[in-house]
Amino acid sequence: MLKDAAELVKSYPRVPLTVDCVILGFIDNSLKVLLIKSDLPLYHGQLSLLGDNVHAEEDLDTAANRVLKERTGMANVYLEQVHTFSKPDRHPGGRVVTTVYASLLDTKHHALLIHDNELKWHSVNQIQGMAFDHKIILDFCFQWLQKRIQEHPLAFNLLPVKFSLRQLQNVYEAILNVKLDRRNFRKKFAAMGFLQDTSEMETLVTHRPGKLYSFDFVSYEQKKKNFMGIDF
Amino acid sequence: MLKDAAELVKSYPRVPLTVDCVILGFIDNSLKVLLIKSDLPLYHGQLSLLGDNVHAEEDLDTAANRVLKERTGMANVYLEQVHTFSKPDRHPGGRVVTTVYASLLDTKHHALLIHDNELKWHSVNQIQGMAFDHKIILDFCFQWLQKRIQEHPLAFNLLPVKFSLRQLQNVYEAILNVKLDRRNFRKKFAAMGFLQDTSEMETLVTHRPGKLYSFDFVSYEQKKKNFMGIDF
DNA sequence: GCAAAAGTGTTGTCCTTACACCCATGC
DNA sequence: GCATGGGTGTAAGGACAACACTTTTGC
Repeated sequence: MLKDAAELVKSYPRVPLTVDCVILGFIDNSLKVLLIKSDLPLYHGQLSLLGDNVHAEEDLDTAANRVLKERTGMANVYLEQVHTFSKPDRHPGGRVVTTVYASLLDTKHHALLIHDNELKWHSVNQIQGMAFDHKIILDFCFQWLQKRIQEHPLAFNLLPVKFSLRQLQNVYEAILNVKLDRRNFRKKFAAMGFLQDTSEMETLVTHRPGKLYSFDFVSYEQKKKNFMGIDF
Repeated sequence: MLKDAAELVKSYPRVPLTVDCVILGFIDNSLKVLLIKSDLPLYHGQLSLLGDNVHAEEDLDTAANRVLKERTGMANVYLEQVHTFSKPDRHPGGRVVTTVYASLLDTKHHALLIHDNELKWHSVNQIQGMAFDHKIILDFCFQWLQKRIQEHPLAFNLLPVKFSLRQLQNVYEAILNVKLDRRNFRKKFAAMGFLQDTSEMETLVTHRPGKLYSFDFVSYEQKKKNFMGIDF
């Protein structure tokens, strides 16, 4: 019976699979994405997401983590599957289906260890052309992030373990493109109860230093709600 | 240069791709899913999602729509990509990567035209074993639906074009597994302003008939908000 | 007239918003 | 001492939750 199953699978057309990582970080109060110059002569000089083909017996999560490691040297980074893109003409070399992962990381904590293909941070809102359909993918991920960051504590993956409330607010303001009231923002997060006071302060600032907090993931996991109400 | 790209793609391992459709409907105040008996002898008698391999130059959305049409006879159904599953051992016949789509439809309006493989509706919360990793996939889609229905007007895809407020409330109560106050529910939807009074009434009910409403998708698209607030 | 569900309003509570003053630090 | 941003409280308005009675229909 296993043979039946194997026969069946053998009859299926086979498709080259890739993963692409949209690696987001936060520098100078703006959202950045790690991009390389494309390997392909066809896209010479154009910017490209960090991607690679999926190995023979590798699952997609593993492949995404591997790509991240190979391209940047970073490990232990927050990664989430976003969407699979499959337009038959999205790759000039023939049909390639790609599953896209978003990676959010603290640029201070995870230093770039590799600089092949001119790997660099680019401001998300200033990117013009990109290779393949990567601009479409990037835009998709940005919208995904805007939605996701409002309902999930993703912002903390973009910040150091210890951060000030101002840094946190900067993340939300930059990503959601809104201005928030500093006092209400503070109250909101205080009420949630997920911020731990580290009893440390900012240093190297030219004004009154703020307290540094850390996010209590454990208590978040325990307290997070289920039914939130119908709202659209 | 196109040759370079084609050479590159040629070097990638190739993987059989499938789509699986989690086709959800609402009957007798409970959420149902359309399942078949598996084709594979190995899974003889076990329930399976509606899936098929992806054709050579077909994109995934197209494949999902095709599967739906082939298996049920239905077209023009709400379909959304949910996730791609890729564990190397998820299929007994060897590696198969599957992209899962959720389909929400009105069981009254879309009659089943095909009954191959004992295609039937099953109550989502009473399903025991399934072929492959399909139970995991179904659970994933159910959680996806619970979240998604609270922030997107998906419920209307499960109902006839004209529906009573009671029917609408039943959808939310069944899917979210909560009891809602009838008066507050009514007020909430009245305040949204997306329900159009059709000036028709329920018929064939053994009690006072309720008004029938339709959902105004156009005004929803115009009015839907962007920034909703940070809430997790 | 009885059963069953539709339709309707009010009140209290909580959450959200708007807004202004003093404080700590670097220069 | 001045510039910069940190830290705090309060009042008004809006959203949400809790709750009971009357109405319409089928039988």
